[in-house]
Amino acid sequence: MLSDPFSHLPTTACRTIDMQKGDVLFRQNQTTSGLYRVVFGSVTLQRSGLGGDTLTLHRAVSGGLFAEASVFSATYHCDAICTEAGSVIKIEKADVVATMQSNLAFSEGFTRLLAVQVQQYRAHIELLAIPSAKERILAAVHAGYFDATVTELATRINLSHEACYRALRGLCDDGRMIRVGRGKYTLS
Amino acid sequence: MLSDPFSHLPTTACRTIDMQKGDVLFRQNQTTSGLYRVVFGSVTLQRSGLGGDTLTLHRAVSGGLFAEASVFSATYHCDAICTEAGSVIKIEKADVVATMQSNLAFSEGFTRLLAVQVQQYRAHIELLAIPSAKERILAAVHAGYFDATVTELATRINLSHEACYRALRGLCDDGRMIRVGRGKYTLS
DNA sequence: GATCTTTTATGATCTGGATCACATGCTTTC
DNA sequence: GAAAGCATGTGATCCAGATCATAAAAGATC
Repeated sequence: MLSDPFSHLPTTACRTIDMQKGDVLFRQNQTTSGLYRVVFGSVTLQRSGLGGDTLTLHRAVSGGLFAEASVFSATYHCDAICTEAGSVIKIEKADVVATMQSNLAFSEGFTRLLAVQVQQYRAHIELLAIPSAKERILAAVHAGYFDATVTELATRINLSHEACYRALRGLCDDGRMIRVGRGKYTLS
Repeated sequence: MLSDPFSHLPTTACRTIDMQKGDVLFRQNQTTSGLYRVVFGSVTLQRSGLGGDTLTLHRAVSGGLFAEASVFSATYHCDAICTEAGSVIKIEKADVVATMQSNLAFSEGFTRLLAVQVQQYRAHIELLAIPSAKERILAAVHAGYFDATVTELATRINLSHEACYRALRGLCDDGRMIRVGRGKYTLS
């Protein structure tokens, strides 16, 4: 049921790539060559607006996939940048396309992956519609978004980092969260 | 390439349903039974928060699909409500699953559909990150979101309808948009 | 270990959008 | 055609979060 669909790919389809913090795996508008799985470390998918402001679309950690939709797109739609050193497995687009056409189990597994993504994005859009900063943060923490820095969380949920720190403190004052250390908070 | 993957389904998989404005096609948390295509009229997918506020996740018009991801989910994640009378074709989940396992062309077409959705949602999240109401509306108009009422647009892009009207007027004052009638605006 | 960068954190100020209030016109319905 | 309901506006007020400024601590770099 939840077995890894990528086990159906030929071994030549995958290539391990080591990465250092700040490394760019691909950039917006580049021709797509494949999708990726994080082995360890972390990668953020981001787009830079016309100003210098960056928007985090997704953050992939160990075991996570990213750029799945690139298989059906000519160019990447965002930048992929390493935020914690580690390694990723690159899966060649051509192999994915070929295997999809020859292997039903792979095809179904890959489709399921995309369906899950669709639901995650819908949930994210719903989260972004929460007007209050405190409630939005609480929802984000419940959804497991707060797995890195406060600053990173802030960019993901459309808040300034100042507002994010303040709201976190407010939640602690309310007794709804607990500060367990510098930059570390948990649900109470 | 862009041919309709659903042409591969058995004829018994589809059923036409007429709908009146306000009709509920399904509700959040109901067991999923299939996905839908709009023949004519329109349907909005929305979630109601704990308060009375509703959030529009998607709006499907003629030719549009909705609830695709339901094929991989046990329950619907939002309400589907008719906003303009018309008809929809309901496609049975069981038939989709069966056809996916027996027909590669269908499977690939369906997967591509989901991939497109993923990219659309990503673009939407990016749009929601635009801080200024005027710029956000402009981006939404460019993306073709403004196909119904101003009120509907407002809920889709996380603005109050008042702010939306005011920003539209501001854009007209700037000469970046033109008011062509009551509730009708176009890019200049 | 000195320097640089990033994250954490808080305070002060300002503003854009939410909210409240209200009027009008267009549809729909009975 | 009267009444109800909804979309379209606009004006007044208020406040939450953006922005600017500053500082300390941690981590990276040399």
